[in-house]
Amino acid sequence: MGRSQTFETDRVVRSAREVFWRSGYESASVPALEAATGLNRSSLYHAFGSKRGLFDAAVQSYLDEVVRPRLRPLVADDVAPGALVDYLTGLRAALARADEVQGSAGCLLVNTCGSPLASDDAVRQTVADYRAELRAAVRRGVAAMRPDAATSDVDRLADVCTALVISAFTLVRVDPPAALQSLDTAVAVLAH
Amino acid sequence: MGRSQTFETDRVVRSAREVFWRSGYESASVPALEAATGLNRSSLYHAFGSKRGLFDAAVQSYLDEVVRPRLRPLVADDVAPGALVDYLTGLRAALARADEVQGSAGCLLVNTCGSPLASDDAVRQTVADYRAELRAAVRRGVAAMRPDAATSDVDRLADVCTALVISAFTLVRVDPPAALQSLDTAVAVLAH
DNA sequence: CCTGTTGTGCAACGGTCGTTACACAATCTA
DNA sequence: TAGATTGTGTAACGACCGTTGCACAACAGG
Repeated sequence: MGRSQTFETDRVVRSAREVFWRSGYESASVPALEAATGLNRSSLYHAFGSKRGLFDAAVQSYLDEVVRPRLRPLVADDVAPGALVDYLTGLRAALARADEVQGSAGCLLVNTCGSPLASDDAVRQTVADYRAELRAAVRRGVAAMRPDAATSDVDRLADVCTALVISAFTLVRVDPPAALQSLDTAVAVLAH
Repeated sequence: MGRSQTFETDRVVRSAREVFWRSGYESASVPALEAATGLNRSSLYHAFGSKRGLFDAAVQSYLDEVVRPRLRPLVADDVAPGALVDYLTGLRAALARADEVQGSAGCLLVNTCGSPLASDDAVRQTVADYRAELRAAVRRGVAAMRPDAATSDVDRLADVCTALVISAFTLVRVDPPAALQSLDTAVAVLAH
């Protein structure tokens, strides 16, 4: 079968993900990706085909290792009443850490919304799916918190909460206090 | 005094603004700016110093000609009770028009949040100020609608409304129905 | 061991980026 | 009108972009 590769794909994708996350797709240069992954362009292109291919792998990795683990308690078979507030406070803590990726760069997928890459149909679909997944998870959290609420109220609360989360992701790079405030408001709305 | 310029600065800035709005700062190429404005690079650089200088002028133009006219009823001396709902429905109508800039590109400033330009302190400040201006206007709208509400409730409603608007701007490029839904939710929250 | 296949390193590709130098045209003041 | 000053056009700059070809190294199967 020939020579076997000397690197772990997951580790490489994770490193590249960090670069895309911080810089955005367009501004993540191939030299920067080489430096972060420790691989030569030759190996990157051989393994992922193109910069875009590496980005797609990074997005999948982001969904699997960053987004979904945090949403897990909200998509479990039975959702705890406080699961949504836990999610919001956990996210708040993550966004407050300016030294970590999430705190300084927000959300990889939300960031691509304003990028030229948002013209790509596949990327659009991915981000739209991500939003729907987030919205569905939040809705389950609301329902668990308010078992007796009317469906329309649950939906409205879910929409509000989801928007507050997306707004926090959007703002965190530019106005961190406003982003945290957004999540605090989500908790306040739920407590009310 | 020397030769006088043959173009109207406002018109040129407006054309450039459209390009930055649609493409984002990084992907708005100088040739594209030349084509849109009808000016040679030489004239652009002479008048604005750099691509960044032209962008700054475009942002000011955006604030003065796009953002503030729409917010005007909310920052007037006396605010009508329905001013905020009018703002939201007007914005909804604008975002629904996919053939217009606003409908297909959202908000010039929100779009820069995810861009590498968001690392620039001046840009960060501009966007943060914009958000604060929007938030203050929305708050006045809420207060006019609910004259007897407690301050904390007005603040919370303002935060929710502002986040729903920002979320709509963020999403409109990727998931237009979700963006419109976000604004509908804002109206619903206020009606409740 | 030999052969075929696959991963890695080096170097260069054509293209585009934002910016600038310089010559010329045009319009001001004196 | 003379001269200084300012706007416009042409052409090129060096730097960087993502991508590719090619030679070589390493491991698979027989």
